[in-house]
Amino acid sequence: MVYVHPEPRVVTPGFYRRVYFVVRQIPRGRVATYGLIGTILGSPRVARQVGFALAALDRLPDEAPVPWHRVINAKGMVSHRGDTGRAQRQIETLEREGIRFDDAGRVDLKRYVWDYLDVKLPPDVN
DNA sequence: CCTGTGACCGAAG
DNA sequence: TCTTCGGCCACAG
Repeated sequence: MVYVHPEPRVVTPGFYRRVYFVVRQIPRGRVATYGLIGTILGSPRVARQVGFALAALDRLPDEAPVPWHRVINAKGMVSHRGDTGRAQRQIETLEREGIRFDDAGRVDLKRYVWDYLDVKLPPDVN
């Protein structure tokens, strides 16, 4: 028996913009996971797409600043994307914002995850 | 129009 | 705790 996901597609054109719209609202001292951003946008299974959207920021220099460093993976770790130097800078930036990492380089998500109580959804999402 | 390129997540074994 | 696997597709050139 196969479970069929009930929700319609949410990763439609303009998805990257919607990701940035939400990520811009993550406050200093808090983090979000890729999956959480997807959940806020209507689907808990588009974490990978969220990662792609943030990676694309390198290619989109005209995009207003997005605090992408506040988005980490579900293990509570910075995704290094093969670039440990960048990851180290991301960790240092987060520490400057008050996030603490343990010896394994992990964040206590229970303590630091954004609760998104006052999140504003992008105009074209309900 | 077609293609290559990407920061992930959670269930199951 | 580890690995495997299916889910997910916009965007620039």
